[in-house]
Amino acid sequence: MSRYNFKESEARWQAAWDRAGCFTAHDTETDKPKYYVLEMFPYPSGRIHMGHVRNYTIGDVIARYKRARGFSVLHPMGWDAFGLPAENAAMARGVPPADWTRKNIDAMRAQLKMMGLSIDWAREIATCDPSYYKHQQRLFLEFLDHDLVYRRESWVNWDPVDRTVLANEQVIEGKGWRSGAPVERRKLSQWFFKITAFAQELLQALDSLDRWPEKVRIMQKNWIGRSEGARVFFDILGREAPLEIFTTRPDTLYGASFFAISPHHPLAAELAAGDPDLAAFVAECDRLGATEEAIETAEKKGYDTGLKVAHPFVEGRTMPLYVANFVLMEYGTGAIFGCPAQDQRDLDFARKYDLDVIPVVLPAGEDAKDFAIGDTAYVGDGRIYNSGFMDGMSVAEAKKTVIARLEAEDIGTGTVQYRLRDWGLSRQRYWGCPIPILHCPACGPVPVPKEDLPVLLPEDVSFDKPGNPLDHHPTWKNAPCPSCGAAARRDTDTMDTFVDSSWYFARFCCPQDTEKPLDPDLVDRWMPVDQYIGGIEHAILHLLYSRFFVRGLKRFGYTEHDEPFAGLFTQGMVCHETYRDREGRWLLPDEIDKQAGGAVVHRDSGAPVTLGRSEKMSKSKNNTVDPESIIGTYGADTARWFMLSDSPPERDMEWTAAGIEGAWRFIQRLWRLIGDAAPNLPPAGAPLPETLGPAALSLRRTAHKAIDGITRDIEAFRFNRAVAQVYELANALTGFKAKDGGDFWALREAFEVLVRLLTPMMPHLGEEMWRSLGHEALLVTLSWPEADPALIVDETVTVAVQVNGKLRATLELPRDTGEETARARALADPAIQRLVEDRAPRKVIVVKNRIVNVVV
RNA sequence: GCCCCUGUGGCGGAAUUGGUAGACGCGACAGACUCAAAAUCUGUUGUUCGCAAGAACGUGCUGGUUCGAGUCCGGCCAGGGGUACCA
Repeated sequence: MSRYNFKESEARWQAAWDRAGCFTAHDTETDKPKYYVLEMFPYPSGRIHMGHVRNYTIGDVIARYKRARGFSVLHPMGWDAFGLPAENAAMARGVPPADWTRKNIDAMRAQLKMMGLSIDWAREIATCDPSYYKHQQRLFLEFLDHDLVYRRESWVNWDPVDRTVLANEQVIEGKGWRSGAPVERRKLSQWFFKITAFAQELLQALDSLDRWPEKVRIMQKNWIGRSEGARVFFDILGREAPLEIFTTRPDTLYGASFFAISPHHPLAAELAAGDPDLAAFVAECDRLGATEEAIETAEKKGYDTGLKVAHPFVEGRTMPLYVANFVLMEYGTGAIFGCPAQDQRDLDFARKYDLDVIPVVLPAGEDAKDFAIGDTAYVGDGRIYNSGFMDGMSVAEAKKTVIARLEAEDIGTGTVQYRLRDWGLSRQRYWGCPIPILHCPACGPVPVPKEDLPVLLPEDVSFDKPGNPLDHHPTWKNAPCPSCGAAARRDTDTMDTFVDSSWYFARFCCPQDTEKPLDPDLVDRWMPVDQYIGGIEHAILHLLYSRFFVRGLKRFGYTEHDEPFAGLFTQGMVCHETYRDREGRWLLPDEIDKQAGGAVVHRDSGAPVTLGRSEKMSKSKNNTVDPESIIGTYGADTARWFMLSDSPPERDMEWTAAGIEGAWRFIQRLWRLIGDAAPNLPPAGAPLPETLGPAALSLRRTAHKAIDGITRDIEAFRFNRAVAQVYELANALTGFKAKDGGDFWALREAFEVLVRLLTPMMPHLGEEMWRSLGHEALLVTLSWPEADPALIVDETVTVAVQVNGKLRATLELPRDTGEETARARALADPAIQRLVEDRAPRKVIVVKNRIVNVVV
């Protein structure tokens, strides 16, 4: 028996599938239910990594399984091809981003094809292709037409040396990653999608996404962050304009002891103009960085403006107004009042600046006379006191009452506030979809007429000068105003790449349509995506933006659906041990050698190597394993099989050399098993013999239980368990000694079941084994096996017998034995009698087919 | 900081969703085959005590609910993801 030759076999079956057009998605195949499987499309970084292998293996199992279940399947692939890395490569190596990207796409397509994925490659799209982004520009204009895009000023990280805007990840400890110069904050006019217009809808519809992980829905819910509260106007002594604040705790208004505004509040800017110390404080806040994380983890600091705010309900009471580093301009009104007794952050601030702490909520069971706040604010419910007209009310009552009072006096209103902010889409970058807008000195921003699209991204650009190449391109930005004909200039910003990925899934339904972005008939033929698969890191932004975008598409008449993804699965990361040499350099897994005694050394030098814990595969830790080299050494099926083994797909998995070798050995074992058995089997399609011996019957039970179990496991994304059951069936086949015709019949049945169950996971080996069993048809075209219900339940069950909750014996009982009989059998068991002795059981709990617990 | 998730043998993990903890795989050990090795096959393998029968302990820590907790509840600890310009 020769070894399984995966190289020859994998290429041959891939060609056979291709010839037969097995994976073409048919727009007109409407006699079958449709099923749209989609994995998040890759960024074309140059080579696929193990995360891709995991992602696309999972999706391919689902796609192949659903085809076998009789669905008309759409399983496409494309490229998230715009983005920063192409520009970084251009600057580092002088390669034009377009060339770099296209070369990467070609390389990665070839690698993905090696995996034997059941993809309809005719639908391939790349977001950097004008045939894609042309339609995206049109969609942008439709968002604009429907008042879902607007322009306003907002802040960016500015690198004064590179004269460029920096992404948050490019700001390291307040400095530009390339220049090392301290980053400044600048205000630029930018375009925004009005996602907040859908805040309530996006929140509410989460409840309908019952095939999404609960955790993702919770994260989105928290991100949208609906809160009910009040906007209140306060008078600032000696100033005309009142201060507007937002609070979720208007019931604690009597406990207010200070006010704080954001460093970016217009009032802060006005005051800073005449106050150098305040200007310095604002500058210090800016140096913190723009991320929420930096702001929230920084020490809370304030600057007393000297202004006093009047309390609306307490005659003569005034409170200081601070500029504070923890107040966000983007949330609410950029101004708050502080009630230290009932809010921990306010309390910390009050203690630091020695401000009053006036408790206004009395916890149940406390006495108003001696209840005091120490270092912990009281944020729970209770009775309102020290609060004039609200005294004696619950928190909820007080909120209602005070809002009514504020509204009656015309100094505030009850409002709903969302944490969600509008989606800024302008990027001061070259390698992205151009924003189809012209800026005319007379007419202002004017949309490029739809018939003039696409606005092509010029490819003759240079990265020699700092700044955005579009900005200093000699001719590109000059164009006449479509409205008045005057000389205008193009918007030199490009779109956030999240825009590209917010509708690609719909474009896969009609990728060849040159006329319009989307064909409503085809979109509704395939949408929504029935199963979307990708990393948990996209749980909020990408998925929320896509949900927003599809709501826009619905408004413009492109689809009837609100939601892009009916089912979502979030896979875990691929991790690997890390290795460092004595100098602390990270070593590749290929560079080390594990010796028998457990020592780890450098393969070439023999120098000792420190073994680090397992971490996500990354270039920076050098703990990557190259999929192409794995597939070249062991084959695609081995890589796919190991990806699905062991770790549940939603959890992080650990890539190990031992694991991939184990998968390789199993494939060889299957190959030997079928090679040894096949010549002795009855011909394919032989009828079921009239009588079967106990061995044959038992093997049939094992096989049919495997069908039942593996089917459920694939449906539930428990691939690791499906793999375990394939092992169990293979083990049963290994140990089976056929003696008569019935045994051989059962053996053929079990082999056929095994092959058909493993083929979504190892499709090439599946086809090869299917042929060994004497079949001509492509396995990939066959339907999924059905389990015989009579063969999947056992006649007897093992029931555990406990005494006081501890296992003391087991009983073999006929399935569904009655409670009385089970109890009697348990009490009659010698081991139980010995333990119970002559004590009368106080209680006997019987759970049918499971357990008898004797309590003495 | 905030939001979300995860934690079970030497290792990856399983546990019918509150009912026999450790399926299956890896590793290790022992045996068979071999001149030998590799490959393969068979067996053992949570820890401790015991010749054995068996017993005690055991699901990050800690407290609780229950006849019964890996599973439910409270409080911690550790690791990971997100934190709005990485994708």
